[in-house]
Order: sequence, then structure tokens, then C-alpha cells
Amino acid sequence: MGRTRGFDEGEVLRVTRDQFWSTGYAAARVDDIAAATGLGKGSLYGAFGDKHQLFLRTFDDHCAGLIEAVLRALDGPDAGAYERLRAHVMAVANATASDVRLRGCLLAKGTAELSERDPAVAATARRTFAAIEELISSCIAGAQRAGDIRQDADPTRLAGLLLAVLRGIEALGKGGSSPDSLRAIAETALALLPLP
Amino acid sequence: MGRTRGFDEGEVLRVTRDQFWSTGYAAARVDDIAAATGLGKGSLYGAFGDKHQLFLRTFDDHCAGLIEAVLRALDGPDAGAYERLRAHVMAVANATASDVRLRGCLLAKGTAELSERDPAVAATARRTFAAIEELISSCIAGAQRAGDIRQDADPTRLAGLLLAVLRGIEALGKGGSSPDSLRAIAETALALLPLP
DNA sequence: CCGATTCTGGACGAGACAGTCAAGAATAGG
DNA sequence: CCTATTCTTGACTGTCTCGTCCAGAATCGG
Repeated sequence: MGRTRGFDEGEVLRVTRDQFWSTGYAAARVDDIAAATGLGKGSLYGAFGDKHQLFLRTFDDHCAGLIEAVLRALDGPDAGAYERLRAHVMAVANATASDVRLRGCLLAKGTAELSERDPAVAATARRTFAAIEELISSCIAGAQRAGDIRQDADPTRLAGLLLAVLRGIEALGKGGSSPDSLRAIAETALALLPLP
Repeated sequence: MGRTRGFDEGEVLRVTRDQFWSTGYAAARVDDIAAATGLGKGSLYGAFGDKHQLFLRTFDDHCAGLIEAVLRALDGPDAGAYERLRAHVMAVANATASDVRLRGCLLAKGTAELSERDPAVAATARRTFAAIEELISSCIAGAQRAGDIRQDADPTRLAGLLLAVLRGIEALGKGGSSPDSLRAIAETALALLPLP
């Protein structure tokens, strides 16, 4: 019943996300998004609604992907938990350091630009931060069970701190801090974790 | 020789900064800035150049003010250095937590929105981060001389970590994290500093 | 007091942008 | 094959916004 979609929704959303990612929300032009996706504006508006809804959609998808990525990095048996945590923290530092374009993370960029004015963005950001913190916390608890982190430390508090450090590395990276100093921050944070 | 300025440049820049601060660069309208400052657009353009130059001017001034504020908070004799550091970190957490409007810090907001595209913004951000890190480092060194922090710790690395934590608190605050959790992060970071 | 100079205010123009719409293309069901 | 329905395209519209411009006001040196 009717003509079928001529585009892949996921692919369009990925391209759209890259547009918002590189220019921010306000500076992104719907015409550019249409050109980048190869769609006419009518198709975009028909499928996703207006610019704001389109952004929310890409933002939500991106945040969900972030959470999944952290899950893949940190989930697993207690035995390797400490090492996975360590590897993940260093990976974030290295990724931020090698992001030559200073593009940073869409979560940080979108939150900085819109969370004050847009409750939906703030809510998604909050949920995402909470989910990542929870994953870190679980990983720390696993490391504690494996005897790699001191038992009497509070995993929730440590996770909160590590999340803040990760977000801070991200923020400093956008300011152009040197790769070495970003790595040093990650290493210092890990070195301060209370070992048994 | 000629008519004298009818406005105070500093006051106009403060009002202008608040406009950029609450909406971001791209979404701020020159007409709104003119209305908020009470100036005609001719005066604005005559005195400061275009929107971009105006932003750069407010951004630079704001960053200089930030550095001064940190200096006032941390500078002093070795004796109270540790306590000043502690107080400053908690003050940032509390300020972020009580920023109900989620407006966050203009340095973070401006950097997130523009540093990728605008080398001048990136350079100012980089200088500002470096200056604050240096102030923290000096304060830590003072605390070490006073015997409040272990001598064998590297003040530069600790300063980098603390700066990242502060920026991270700022980022999480914009995501709507609870005041308590922000304070907990600050406390946890301070608790992990290597005491003698 | 006068003329040169600088500041002021707001109307104006050019361009950019979000969102709409209508005409045509493709498809599923009958 | 036919028709109802959905999708696609891109030209179009109305609005918004940056930056300019100019006529007039204020000021200073002479």
C-alpha cells in the first residue's frame, strides 16, 4: 500500500548525526543535512519531523550507542575487571588525544549547547551519564571481588569520580591539551585507585 | 576631538557575555545584544566589530577573569595551601550544583561549540586551562612544602587530574547530576590525594 | 562660538534559513 | 492493468538576522 522508503533510516540518522556533530545544533543547516543524506527536504520532514525532533532522534541513538560501547568494554567476568577498566580509561584518553579535529563527543557538545534550554536533551544526558556510571561501578565491584581494588572502597563514589575524570579529559581535549597530558591524567587517576 | 562614548565598555561586555552565555554563540542574536545593552547596532559594530569579534572579546575577558578568580582562591602562604585547594574544589562543586539554570561555564560552553572551527577560541581555552592547571600545581607544591601532601607526588600530574575532575564536574552538572553526587565526586577526589 | 570629528540610533537591504506544498514517481493490493 | 496510497523532489514562501548606512547629536580644539 504505497511507495516504499527509498533510504535506510539508520544510515540517514548516522549521516545526520555527523552533521550536528561537526557544527553543533544551531549552526547545522537542514539543507546541508538533506544534501549530505541525499534526500529531499520533504522526505526528511516527512520521516522525522522538524529539525529539533531530528536532532533529538540522533542524540538519543548516539547516547544509546555510547552506553552499549561502554558495556562492551567493561562487561565480563570479575577476573579481568580491573584490567578492562584500566584499558577503557586509557582508550578514552587516547581517543580524545588523537581526535585531531577537536570534534569531541556529541554527548558533551549537545549537552553544553542545549541542555539548559531543552529538557529532553538534559534528560537524555542525565540518563546516559547515570548508565555509564552504573557500568563503571559494576566493573569496580567486580574488580573488588577479584581482589584488584580494596574492598572497603565505595564503588559508587569511585565510579562517579572516574566518570568525572573521563568527562574532564573530554573537555580538556576540546581545549587542545596535548595527547601526553591527557594520557597522564588518565594514568594518574588510575594510579590513585585504592589497591589492596 | 569628537563625541565621547556614551557607554561603559566593561559593562556592555558583561551584558553581552551574559547573552552568549545563556544561548550560545550561534543562537545569540545581535539585535538582542543591542537591546540588552541599550545600544544601537551602529554603536556595537563601531566599537567592537562584528559578532565574531565581539564574542572573542567577551570570551577572552571572561577567561582572564576566571584565571584571576582561581588565583585569588589558591594564592597564599604554604601553610593554608591544602585547605585553600580543598575549599576551591568544593566551591566549584557547590557552584555547579546550585546553578539551577544549568548554564554552566562559558569557557566550557564556548569551547564545546566553537573550538573545533575557531582556532582563536581553541587557543584561548588552551591558555586558560594551562594557567589554571599551573595555579593548582603551585598550590599543591605549597601544600607539599607545608607537609600536607606527600612529598614524592608529582604536583603537575596531580594538578592535571584535579583540573580534569573540575571540568568533569562542570560537564556532569550540565547533564543534571544531583548536587549531592557532584559534591561526592569532589570529596572523593580530595580523599584520594596522597596524604603524608 | 565654530568646524571637524566621533558617536548614536534605527531604518534598510541582501542573503540565509526552516518549513510547506504540489506535481510526479513508485508500490501494494485487487 | 488500475487505483489508492505513500514517498520523493525541489521550488517557493515568509521570516529572521547580520551588517551597513546615513542623518543627526554630542564633544573637543581652536
